[in-house]
Amino acid sequence: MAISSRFTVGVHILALIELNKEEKTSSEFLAGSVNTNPTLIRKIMGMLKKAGLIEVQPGIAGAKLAKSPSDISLLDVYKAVDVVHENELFSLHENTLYECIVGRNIHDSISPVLSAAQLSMEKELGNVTIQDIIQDIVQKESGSGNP
Amino acid sequence: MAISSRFTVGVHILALIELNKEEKTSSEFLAGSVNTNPTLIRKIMGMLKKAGLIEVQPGIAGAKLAKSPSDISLLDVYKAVDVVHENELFSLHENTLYECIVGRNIHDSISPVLSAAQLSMEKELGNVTIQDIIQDIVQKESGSGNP
DNA sequence: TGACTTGTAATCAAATTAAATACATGATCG
DNA sequence: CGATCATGTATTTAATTTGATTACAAGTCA
Repeated sequence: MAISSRFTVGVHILALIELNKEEKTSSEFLAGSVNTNPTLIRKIMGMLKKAGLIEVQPGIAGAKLAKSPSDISLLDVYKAVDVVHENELFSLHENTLYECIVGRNIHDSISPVLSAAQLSMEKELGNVTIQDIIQDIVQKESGSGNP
Repeated sequence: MAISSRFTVGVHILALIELNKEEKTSSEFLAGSVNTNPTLIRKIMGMLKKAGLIEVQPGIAGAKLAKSPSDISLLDVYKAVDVVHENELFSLHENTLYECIVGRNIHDSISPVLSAAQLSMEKELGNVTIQDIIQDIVQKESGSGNP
């Protein structure tokens, strides 16, 4: 099991839109960079748009960020592309036996722990912004010896 | 997407073995409480045994915990049943375009963030033991008005 | 108008999960 | 010793999910 790549692709899209802001960034161009097809990119862009993270207009190439990259956290992206629902990172077996002390209580006993674990993971994502990712990319690039 | 219920079922199994320690706990009995089939229970028990969390012997009904329940964390169970591999909670799109600044750097730039998020979630699981779950079950039970 | 774009629906193949079945092997007891 | 019950494992099946693909409607603009 793994969390859908829609999330990391979403981050890729946002970072590239910003780094390529002098040019028009089409879904075709993004798809090439991500190495997938433009349909998937448009689907994800639709979700990012709905969440108010980017601005795109039908028929017009060139998406823009709707906010400063330092105001977009990875958690915002994660929520926007809807990869994990609230309290649903972990699966619980349903219809455990009511006649058993564990069966009738395990759900309520373990759920708070699972929630806390999920929230802790999400909190980490909230501490990092698209700007941080962009800066890291640019810094790696400058240190790489590339011209 | 969600993390396999093998994890929460594993916790259920351990808690029930301990709470039922005066009797012999068979995979059949456990399957009834979890509401699944004995085969799945045995598969998970095999993993718990391999990880040194329980003691089971072929042909003999009655599994026992191999350690004190206060020495078994939910993280131990999570690792034992192998639901999420190290650094693989999140998916990354493979073969991003090397000719693009984002394509050639995004993997290395985002991976540390994803690792940190996963580790943070796992750390939370490490803070809770089977004993904590058992206590909570017993406490809920006593507060429920059940005789 | 024609070329290019976004938006969206529908279909398809691959991978994963848990359920189910079958059977070999070990233990126990009459 | 042989019947019964247990664990250990392999295999198959059905359901679900993911991403790839195809198709096409509708917007933009030279």
